[in-house]
Amino acid sequence: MATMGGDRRQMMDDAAEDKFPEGLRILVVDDDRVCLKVLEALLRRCKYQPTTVMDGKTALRMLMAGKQQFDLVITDVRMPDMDGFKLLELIRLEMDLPVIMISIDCDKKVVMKGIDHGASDFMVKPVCTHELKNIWQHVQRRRNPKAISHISDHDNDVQRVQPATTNKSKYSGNKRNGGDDSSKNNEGTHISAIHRKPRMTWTIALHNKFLEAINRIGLDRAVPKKVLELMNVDYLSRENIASHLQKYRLHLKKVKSNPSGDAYERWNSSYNMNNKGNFMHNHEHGRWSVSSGGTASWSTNKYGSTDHLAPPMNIQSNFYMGSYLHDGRMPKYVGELPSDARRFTGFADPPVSQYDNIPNEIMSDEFPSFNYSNSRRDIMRGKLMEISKGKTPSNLQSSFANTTIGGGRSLVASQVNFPHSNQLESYATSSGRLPLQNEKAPFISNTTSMGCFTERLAPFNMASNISSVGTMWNGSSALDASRTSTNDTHLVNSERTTLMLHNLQTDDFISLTRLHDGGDRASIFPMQEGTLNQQPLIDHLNEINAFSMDDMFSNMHVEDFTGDVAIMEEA
DNA sequence: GCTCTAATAT
DNA sequence: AATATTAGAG
Repeated sequence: MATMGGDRRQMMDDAAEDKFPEGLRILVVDDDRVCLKVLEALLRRCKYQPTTVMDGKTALRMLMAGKQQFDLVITDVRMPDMDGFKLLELIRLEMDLPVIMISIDCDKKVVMKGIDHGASDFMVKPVCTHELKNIWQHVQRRRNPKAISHISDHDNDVQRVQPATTNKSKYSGNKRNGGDDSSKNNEGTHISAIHRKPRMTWTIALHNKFLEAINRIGLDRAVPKKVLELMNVDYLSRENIASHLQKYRLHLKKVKSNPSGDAYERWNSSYNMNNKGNFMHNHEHGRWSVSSGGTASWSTNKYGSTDHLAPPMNIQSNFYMGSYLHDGRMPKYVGELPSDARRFTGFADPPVSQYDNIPNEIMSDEFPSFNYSNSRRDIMRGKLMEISKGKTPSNLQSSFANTTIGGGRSLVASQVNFPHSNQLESYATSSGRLPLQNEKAPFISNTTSMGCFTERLAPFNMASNISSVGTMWNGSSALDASRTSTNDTHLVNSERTTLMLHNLQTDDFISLTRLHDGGDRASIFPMQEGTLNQQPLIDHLNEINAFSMDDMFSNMHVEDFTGDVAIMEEA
């Protein structure tokens, strides 16, 4: 099929062919206008082709939009909004592009941090022509992987397996940005921002589906291929399943070795061990109990950790309610919550995905059909995956195809726009600190998780809408004595919950959240049952203030966040 | 040549 | 930590 998923990232001007490194397209990011100008001039002097922007967000937008191709990025470290490290991280996640950091700060730690995070180079201001002259080497290096493996080859620790033959994996099909092309890109070609393959995200819904498949097949006989078939989610690959299965088995093993783990541990032996202290209604016990927040349990069933999974009696789907508000108005829309653990560094953290940081306009730019509707997002995810796999995106409708597993329709709660004040509240992280490098959460937050719906699914039928109960949570749990700080206490009170739910059910909720694909299936029943503890707002604010809210939210006011969350991002 | 899975990379 | 890739073996 001649689809060329690969062709997308094509070509660059043949014009520059011979003159490399002349004309190397460099994106320069610095909030300091003067520095920016100076850098620009210097780069020009070196015959490069600089493009300057004053903030990371814009830089990212440009990179992601792909309207312009770049070969290298030079970014200042200290910048409001999104600092160089965050930018670096996001770039690294999404594309293969050398990033050079510059800073006035020559503190070893800072430099180290930059390098450790993948910066190709770190320069101290003021930068001079001399230093810029050879930055093309970083571009060249990417083009020639051997250059790197050579270096490591010197170590007799022949551990690293990065032989030049790498490009010939059996999976050549979905190979990361077609490593073999590199050989043909030879001389004089721009490397340009080559997007990485999108990462798939195991949402709780997907995980549940995965579990369902495993249960049907039987843990022993469950192999990637079978699971894949059963799950019937078009954008998943066997490799995706294999990876997840590996992780799952590892988890089971762990649980098995520690069968006496306390309830807390059990519940949290899930996707995200970081989420603590969230409430979840546990039907099993008929009352509110602590559970891992925003994450799904690995279905450690009530039969304990056995070699074979018993029917999933405790599968829980969690949905959250995102937030950002609009004059205290109600949800502009609701959508499914990418309840994926990685998106939450803590219960109240905004869901973070590589693309969460990218303004919707970018998505819109790239994908005309992209809009805020939740289902739409899921579809886009599928499309992106397909594209990344070199497939011709199937028609959107296919994304809604029912799976063989369940047919029930359901309502999925999720992202809601919240009143402004909530932004702050919801930003406290369970760890009481700002999202760090690894927690990609620069200016993100189109959405903030405000609470969660939990749902219990009937055994063997994840698609059915049985006994589902939703509630907002408040992270402060009396049951969770292990929590170390109060930072994970979130501002979600029952009144709001009520209000939200009310609106959800009377507004666009239904029409917007009906999912038929591998998406989450759940019906929501607003319940006041758990009037979780309510810590005074002021407490929360105080805690939050300690985190330098400016950094975290400076962006939130820039535009109207939609609360949409892209799950996958393209490569 | 395809699949699985442990090991490793990112 | 979560996913992706690779290496080897079947």
